[in-house]
Amino acid sequence: MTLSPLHPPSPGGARTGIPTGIPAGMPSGRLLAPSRRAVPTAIGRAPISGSETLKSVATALDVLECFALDDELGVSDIARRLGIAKSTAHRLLSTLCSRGLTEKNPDTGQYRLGLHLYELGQLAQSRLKLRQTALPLLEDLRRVSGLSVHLGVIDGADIVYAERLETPAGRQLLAGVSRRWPSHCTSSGKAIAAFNAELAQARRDIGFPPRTTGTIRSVADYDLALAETRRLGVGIGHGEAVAGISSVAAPVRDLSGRAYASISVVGPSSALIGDLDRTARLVRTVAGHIAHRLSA
Amino acid sequence: MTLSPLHPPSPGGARTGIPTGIPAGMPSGRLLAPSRRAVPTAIGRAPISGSETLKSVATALDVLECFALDDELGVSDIARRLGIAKSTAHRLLSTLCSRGLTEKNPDTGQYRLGLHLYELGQLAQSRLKLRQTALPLLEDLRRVSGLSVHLGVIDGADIVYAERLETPAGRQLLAGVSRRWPSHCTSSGKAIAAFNAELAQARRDIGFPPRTTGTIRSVADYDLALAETRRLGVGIGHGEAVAGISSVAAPVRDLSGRAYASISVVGPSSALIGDLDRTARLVRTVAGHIAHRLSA
DNA sequence: GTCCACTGTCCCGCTCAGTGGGACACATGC
DNA sequence: GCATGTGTCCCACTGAGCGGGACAGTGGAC
Repeated sequence: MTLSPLHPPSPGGARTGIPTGIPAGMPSGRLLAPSRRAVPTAIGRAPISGSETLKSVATALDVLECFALDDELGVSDIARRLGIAKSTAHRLLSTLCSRGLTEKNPDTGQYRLGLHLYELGQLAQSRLKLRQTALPLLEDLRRVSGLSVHLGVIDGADIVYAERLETPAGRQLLAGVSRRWPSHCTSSGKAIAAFNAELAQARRDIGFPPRTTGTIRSVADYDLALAETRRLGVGIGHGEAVAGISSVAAPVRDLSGRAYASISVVGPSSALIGDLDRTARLVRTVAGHIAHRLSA
Repeated sequence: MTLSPLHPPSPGGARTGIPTGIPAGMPSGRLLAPSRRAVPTAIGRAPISGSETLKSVATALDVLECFALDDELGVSDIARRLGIAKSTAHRLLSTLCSRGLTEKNPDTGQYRLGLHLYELGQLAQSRLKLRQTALPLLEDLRRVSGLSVHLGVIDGADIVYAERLETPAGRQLLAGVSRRWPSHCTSSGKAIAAFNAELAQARRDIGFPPRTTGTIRSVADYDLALAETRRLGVGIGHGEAVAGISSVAAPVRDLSGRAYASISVVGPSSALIGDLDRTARLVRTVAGHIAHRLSA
C-alpha cells in the first residue's frame, strides 16, 4: 500500500507502508475479487497475516467487499461466500446496519451497502490533498478538451480514480465503469508505471489479467509499452480496459521525477484518435502544472 | 433509519428499519459528533444496544467516525476519545489499514481515512436507484439554472446529499460543506419534512441545534416553516445552515404523497433572491419528473 | 392443498479471540 | 539532564464472538 503520494508534497519521502506483513501487491483485486477469504482458490495470494488483524473486524470488512459484485445479498449468501456460520453473518450485518454502512432492503429482506458508507467515502475523498490541488486544473482540462477527465492514484499494483469529472456524453460512456483497474490496462497505469519502478514491478509480480482482446498480457509487451510511454511523455490506451474506450494520460511527478499520480482524458476511441498530438500536449501541460503546485 | 425511500419505487411500502433496538433518530450527529461512545455526555441518547452489535466491530466503526472532525489522528488520540486502551486502538487501526479503510501517513505517523473507503463509498452511491434515475434530470437542472444542484435523502432526522452537481462558482462556495445536515436548517429538509410526518417528528424529538443566527430554534417556528413550505410547494432556506448561502428545494414524493427525497438548487443568497418564483417553478417541475420516473 | 428446501432470526454453551496493562524504544520540550 | 509524550509489541485473563441448532416464515413444485 503506497500511501504518501496521495498527500503530497513529500518528494523523495519514505514510502514504506505499515508493517502488517501484507505483501505490497495485495490490494489488487479488491472490489474485483471481493475478498481474500471469499476466494480460497485465489491465485498465489498469501493469506491475511493473522498477527495484526482482528478477526471479527476483518470479517466485517470482508462482508463489505462481498457487495463489490452484487447489489444485494442475503445472510446466507454472505455466510456461504465467506465460509462462516449464518448466525455470524447475521450478527455482522446487524452491526454494520446499526452504523449505516449497510442497509436492509425491507422489500426483499436482502442487504446492501448503506448511505453512511457513501458519506464516509466522500469524507475520505475530500481529504485528499492531491485532489484538492488538482481539482480546478482538472475542471479547466475538461472544459478545454471537452472530454471526461480522470485523476488516477496508485494503490498496490492498481490504479484508483480519485476523481472523475464527466462530460454529459462521458457520463453515459463510463456509467458503471469501475474506479479501480490493474495498472497494465489503462493509460493512467502506464503513465505512472513508466516513471515509478515500484508500481511497474508490483504489476509484473502479480501478472497481467486480460480485460479485452487488446490488453497487454506479457512482461515483454508491458516493458515495451512503458518504454514507449517514457518516449512520448504520455500513456496511451486503446480499448485495453473497455472495448471502444481510449484514453491519454500524463504522469504527475515529484521533484525526483518519480510519478505518484496521473491525469487523463477519456472518450470513445473515435474521438481521441483524431488529434492525439494536441491532446497529449494538453494533458502533459496540465499534469506539469499540478506537479508544480504540489511541489510548492 | 429510513431505508426504503432511497431505492424506490416502493410507494406506501413498509418503512420499518431493522430491529436493532436503536431509536429512529439515532443517526443524527453522525459525522458531526463523531460517535456515541466518543461523547459520553451525549444529550439523552440511548447507549448502543448491546444485544445486536459486535463490540470490536462497533469500536472499529467508531474509529472511522473519529475522523469526521479531524484529518489525521494518532493512536493515543483515538484511544482517549473512545475510552479504550492504546493497544486496542493500535490493533483496530492496523486492521483498518490492512484493508485500506484507513492509512498511515508515513511523514507524521498519524492515521487518516483511506482510499479504499472512498472506493466503497462510490460503490454505495452508484447503487442508489434514486440517484441513477435522477442524475440526467439533475444535469439538466444545473444547466438551465446555472446553479449547483443537490439531491437530498433522509437519514434519521437529517438530510444527506446523495449527489451534488457543482457549477464552477458553486464548487468554491460549497467546498468543505458537509454532506449531512439536520433537517431543520436546509431547504431540502423543509421540503421533505413538510410532506413526511415521520421526519418532522424525528426532528422535533431531537431538537433544533443552531448553525447560524438564522437557524430555526423552536417547534413553533419549525411548524410555521413547514406550513409555508406546503403552501409554496418548495422549501426555502436563507443562510440557515451557512451564512450567505440560500437554496430552494422541492420534494420528490411517492404516489401516496409522502416525500422521500428532495432536489434543490444552491447559491449565494444574492443570486437566488432575484427570480425566486421562476427558480421555484423550475425545481418543482424537475422534482415532479423524477417522482414520475420512479413511480413507473 | 402438501410437501420440500430454503430463508432470516434467535438462543445457548464452549473456547479462543480480543481486551487492558505494562514494557520498551524513540521523540520532543522544558 | 529529566519528564512526558508518542507508537509498537508482548502477555495473561476472561468475556465476547463463534458455530450449532431450533424455530417460524416464505416460495416453488407438484
